[in-house]
Amino acid sequence: MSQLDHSLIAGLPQFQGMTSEELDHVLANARSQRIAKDTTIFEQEGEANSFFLLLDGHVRVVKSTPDGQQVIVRYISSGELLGIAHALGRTTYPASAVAAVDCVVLAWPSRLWSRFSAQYPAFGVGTYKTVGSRLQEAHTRVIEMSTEQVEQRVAHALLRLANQTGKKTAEGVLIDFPISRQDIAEMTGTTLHTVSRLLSAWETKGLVRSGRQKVTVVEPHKLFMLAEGRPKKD
Amino acid sequence: MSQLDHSLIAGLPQFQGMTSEELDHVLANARSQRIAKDTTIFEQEGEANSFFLLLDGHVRVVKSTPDGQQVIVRYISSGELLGIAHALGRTTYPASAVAAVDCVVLAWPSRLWSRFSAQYPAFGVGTYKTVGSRLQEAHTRVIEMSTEQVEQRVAHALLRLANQTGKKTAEGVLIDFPISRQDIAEMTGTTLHTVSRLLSAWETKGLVRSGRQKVTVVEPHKLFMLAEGRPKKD
DNA sequence: CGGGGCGTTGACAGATGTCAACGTGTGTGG
DNA sequence: CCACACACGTTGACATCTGTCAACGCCCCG
Repeated sequence: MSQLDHSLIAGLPQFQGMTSEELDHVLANARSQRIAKDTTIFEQEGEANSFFLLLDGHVRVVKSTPDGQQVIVRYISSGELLGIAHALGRTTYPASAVAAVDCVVLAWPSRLWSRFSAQYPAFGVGTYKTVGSRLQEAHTRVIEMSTEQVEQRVAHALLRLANQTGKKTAEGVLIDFPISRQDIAEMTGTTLHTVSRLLSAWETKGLVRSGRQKVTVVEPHKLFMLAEGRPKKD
Repeated sequence: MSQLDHSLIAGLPQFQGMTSEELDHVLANARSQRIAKDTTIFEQEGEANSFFLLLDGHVRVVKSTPDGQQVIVRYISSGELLGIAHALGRTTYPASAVAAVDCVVLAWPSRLWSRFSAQYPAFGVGTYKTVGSRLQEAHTRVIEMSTEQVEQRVAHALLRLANQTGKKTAEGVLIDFPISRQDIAEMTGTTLHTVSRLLSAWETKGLVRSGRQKVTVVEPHKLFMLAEGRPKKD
């Protein structure tokens, strides 16, 4: 395994304040791994042998119900940790992770989790902060699912994706990984049919432009209005 | 302020492994407080000046949307921490907490949070474990909201309440604090009308007995069947 | 060039919210 | 101690959102 460079992780909150030697030590225990698009990184219920840092790409975290329905829990962007089952006190992964595009990850054996947390304060603090903010996200989502109609939920979901991973283009903000109607449906608790109808309607109104596995938000502000209030007509 | 007894907190995971002096120190900084039924313990968006341990009673944690709709995030039972905004890296409470019955709580100033975590390993570990398991609960709820019909969600919610706070009676398992149709609706993202209809139907089938602010699960197993599978008729 | 994955659209049905009216029992104040 | 008001619960009628079923078109990629 070739030596990995500090710059890969030096800027991330979890590794803040580490000396050069400490970064070396952390990286010496990591293995870097290329993940082809649509490959599973880890599987729900599988033994949580490793935890990961996404260096490049986008990863879809998916939970499946016993009867086979899938729900997309979140998308992970580069620089984020994933597979942190041990931070939740689990020994198996609570969900599956699939590369949405070709990805590069660093992987550490899970037993290093507690060592890192104990040894490097920033690591412990940073990751628990991550868990905390994911808890808040999850609650936000529960609130949305409880109080909003499908149209508002889909609008919110698109706006979040655009903010987190959006890429400015001439037409607007492009969600920069392939995403299907089915994917959006699994994020918002609806069906691909309803998502398709909504996107078509929005396209007519000029709010978005979308095509095969591709969505661009053209009018974020107007979409936000839709996501929030409930203007009957327009 | 009278001296508080070790036995109040000695058994809880967060205070495991502390010496008698340490427990004294922790309790010396706490103030114990009676909370009358329906009183607000802390308010959403309010400054998180304190964190709490529920010694006795039941507390409803509620989030309100800007337009006034409410969602019950969870019920807290005795022995659990609440108001742990600082564990999430927040300085304001993300939700409101209301006493569902007369309660007793211990309250500590929030600035002691980081001191306790640093000083008492079990406290830090225990509370992060709490956050972790709440994250998993929240995800479970997202999955349910995404994939289940209202009837299944309400059944699941009742079963959870019965498990967490149920009291065995001659008729079955009684949820041992006052809970209205409206409350159940706010837990499951539906309306009091639908909940009322469901409970009436279940009562006819002998699965539950319910009355004013009171629900008893008579046939947990059959209710579970309903919550899981989707038997068309019966 | 062809097949399969993705997307679109219409018709329809069913679950659940909305609106409205009416019980009922619990607690309070006279 | 009784009466009454109000919170909580029930139920029907109806509207509507959104899922289901079905058919079809269009690209991409092999």
